[in-house]
Amino acid sequence: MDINVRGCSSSSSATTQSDVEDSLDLRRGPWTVEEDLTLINYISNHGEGRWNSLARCAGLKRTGKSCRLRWLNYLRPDVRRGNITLEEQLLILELHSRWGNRWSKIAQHLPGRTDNEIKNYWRTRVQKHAKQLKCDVNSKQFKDTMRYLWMPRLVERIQAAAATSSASGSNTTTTTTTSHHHLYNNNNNSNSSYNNNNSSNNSSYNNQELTTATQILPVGRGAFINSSFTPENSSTGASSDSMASDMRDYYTFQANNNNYQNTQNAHMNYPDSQTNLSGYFNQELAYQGSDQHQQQQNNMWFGGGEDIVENSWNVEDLWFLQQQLMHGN
DNA sequence: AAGTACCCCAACCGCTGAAAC
DNA sequence: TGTTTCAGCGGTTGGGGTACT
Repeated sequence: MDINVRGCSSSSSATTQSDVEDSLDLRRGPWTVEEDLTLINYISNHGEGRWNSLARCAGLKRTGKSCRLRWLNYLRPDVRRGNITLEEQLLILELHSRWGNRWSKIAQHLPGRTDNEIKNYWRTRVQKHAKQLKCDVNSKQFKDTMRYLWMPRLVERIQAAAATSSASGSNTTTTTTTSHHHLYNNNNNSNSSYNNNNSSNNSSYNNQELTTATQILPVGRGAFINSSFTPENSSTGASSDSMASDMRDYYTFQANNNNYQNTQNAHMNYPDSQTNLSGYFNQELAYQGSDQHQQQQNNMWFGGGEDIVENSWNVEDLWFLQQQLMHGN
C-alpha cells in the first residue's frame, strides 16, 4: 500500500494495513485526552476530511479511520450523549421497521445521535428483549409486537409525560441527555464552524424531535393499520403532509378516544382487555400483587418514575408481550 | 469484602462503493 | 479504463463499570 498521500509526506513499503500500522507505530485502543485535544484543535483549524492525511498532519499515531470514528462518535460538538428519550426510542423503532439495520440512515433522523449509539441501543435493548421473549428480532411476531403494541404505548407514555409536565407547569423535560462538550469548553470558538442547531437548546431540540416524529411515524389511523405499508413504499411519502396530518390525527384521536384501539383489534384480533390500554392497565394491575407495587407501576406508566425515561421495557412489558406471543397469533 | 455475571459502549474489523490517479 | 486508495457502513469485540450473590 502506498501511503504517500496528498498533503503530508510519509512513505512506507508496507503492503497491508497491519504492516502499515506496525511500520508507523500506530496506536490502538482508547484515546487519551492529549490525542483528543490534538484532533479537536486540528479539525477546528483545518476542518474535517481526508482522514488519513489528517491523522498524519495532526501528528496523531492513529489511522484515519480511527480519527474519523473518534471525531464522529465522540468529539463532534453536536454529539448528544445520555439516555435515549422516549421520542427517540419511538423513532428508532419506527425507522428500523422501515429501513432495517441502516444505522446511519436512522441516525440522520435523530440529530446528535450517532449510528454507533443507535446500533448499540438496538443491540443491547431491543435485541435483548427479543431474546427474552424467545423470538427472533426480525420475526414478524416481534415486529408486529413492536408496531402494534410497543410503539402505541410509547406514544402513550410520551403523551403522559407531556401531560404531567404541562400539568405541573414546569419547563422541565424528561430527557436526561447531555451535550458532550467537556473537551470543548476551552475551544468554543471552534463550534461555530460546525455548529448543529440542536446542540445547545434542549427544549427546542425536543420540539423539533416531536415534530420529526409527527412527520414520519406511520402510525396514524390510516397508515397504522394499512397492511400495504412497507418499508419500501413508505419511504417517499413518509414525510408528506398527509403523514403529518395522520400523526396529528393520531395524537388527538388517541388522546380523546380510546376507540382507536378498535382499529388495532380489527387488524390484530386481540382481545379487548389486552389491546385496550385501560384494559391492559387493569390486567397489569390485577397481575400485580401489592398496593405498593401497584403504586410504583402507576407512577411508571404515567410519568412518575424514572423508568419512563430510562427504559420503556420492563418486567411487566415482557410478561404481557409473552402472553401476546403465546396467545395472540 | 470478594467473586461473578451482566450491561454498556468505545473502538476495531472487514467489506463495499466512490473517488482519485 | 483499470487499479488503487479512501470514506463510510454494519458487525463484532473487549474493557470498564455496576449489580448481584
